Amino acid sequence: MTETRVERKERTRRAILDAALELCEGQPLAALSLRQVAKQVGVVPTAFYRHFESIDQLGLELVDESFSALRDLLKAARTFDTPPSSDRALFLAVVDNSVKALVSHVPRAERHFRFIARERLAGSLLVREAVRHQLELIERELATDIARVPGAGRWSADDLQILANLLVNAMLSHAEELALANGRPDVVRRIEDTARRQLHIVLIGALSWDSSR
Amino acid sequence: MTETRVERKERTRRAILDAALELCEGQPLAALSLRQVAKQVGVVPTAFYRHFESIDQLGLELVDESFSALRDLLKAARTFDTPPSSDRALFLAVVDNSVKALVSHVPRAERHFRFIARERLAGSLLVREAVRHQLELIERELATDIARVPGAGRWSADDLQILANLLVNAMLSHAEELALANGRPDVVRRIEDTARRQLHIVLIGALSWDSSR
DNA sequence: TGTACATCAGTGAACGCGCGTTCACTGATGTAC
DNA sequence: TGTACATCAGTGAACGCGCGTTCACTGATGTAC
Repeated sequence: MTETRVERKERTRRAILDAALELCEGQPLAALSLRQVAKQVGVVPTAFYRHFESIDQLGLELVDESFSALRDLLKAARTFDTPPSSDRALFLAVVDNSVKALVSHVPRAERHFRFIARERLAGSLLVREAVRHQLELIERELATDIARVPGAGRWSADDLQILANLLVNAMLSHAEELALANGRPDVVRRIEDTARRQLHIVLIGALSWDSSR
Repeated sequence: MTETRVERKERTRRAILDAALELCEGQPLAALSLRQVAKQVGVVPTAFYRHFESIDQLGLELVDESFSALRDLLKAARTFDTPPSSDRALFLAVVDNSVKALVSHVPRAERHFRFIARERLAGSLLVREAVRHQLELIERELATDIARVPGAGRWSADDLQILANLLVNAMLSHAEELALANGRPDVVRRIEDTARRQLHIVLIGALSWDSSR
């Protein structure tokens, strides 16, 4: 016996998740049928029910996976190889690190990032709310993270939240563009450049901002 | 005779567009069926073909309508009741005017704004590309408009484009939030405040930015 | 190690349903004279 | 103004198809002894 029953089941489950993610490129998850997914996996339609209650439940699983990828990206963005020695260096390192994390992580989980961007607005009620909830958590995490940037002392909690919202929206938009770029080096470079300049502009603006104005 | 044949036809056509727009709240256009739309309008399914070739063609019509609403918003944002007397006053007027235009125009065409946000990522290939094309045009228009803001001389064409992209993305995100708010005054006020602060931060950042850095 | 039984991932037939699209039609509105 | 004909928005029956879901099943894997 080369594979236990449990292993085999997990493999099929994985195949269903992958098939769903692939098939819903270019269309919302809710638009695809259980039969299409089963066909892609190579099992009979009814076998689907051994693993998921419905396409919607499968969707919630994909939301979790996708946000795990997004958190990996954000984690990479705030991990520095060499700790910056000055405030100015930290500022530049934040921009550079974030953009590098974006460009290196999106290709690893391209379909997951597109999934988030798409289902956030077009998913079924259940999936849409799961995505919105996770995005809120991400924004809150990012806000507490930004609070440590030098010069952040003047910002109110509200302003941090608002800044985080601006950054997350911009980042998602770039991730979507990157996923569409399909790895073409010239397009990737252009997006990278856009992301860097936008982040730079926003951070400069934020640093000149004073909550108590 | 109170209504000509042409008028009656136009009325049905309008009813089909409205029905589609209403039914695809909370789901992508491609997910709704011609029969659902016909039922909502109160005609037999086959009557649909007297007005549109397919749901996709109807979608392209809705894209045009939606962007007409978006252009109205942007036009309002750059129309000033009293011309600002100084650069500083112009700066503040731009922020204030833009946010006011956002809050006053989105409720007039709520469903159209949500339509754009949704179909941009989740529409059929045809509809998605139409939306992306229109958004590019909007960004280009905005870029030439920003070029007139005092202090914009230092920005390259590239940077203007990038700034416009950042602003359009943020604005669409707020429009979507506003449409979700369903007119609740406290939520509207919070979004208005977020939009104002984000726009302020971005413009301050942009003004401190120098393309030739 | 061998046997008897339990588990359960995947099968395959069957169901009723809503779908897009075809087609020939109806009857009110419009036009030519 | 009246008549005869044309137009065409909307009708209604019919079609084949893919859908989600039910059910009883099979047979390889796993377990108890």
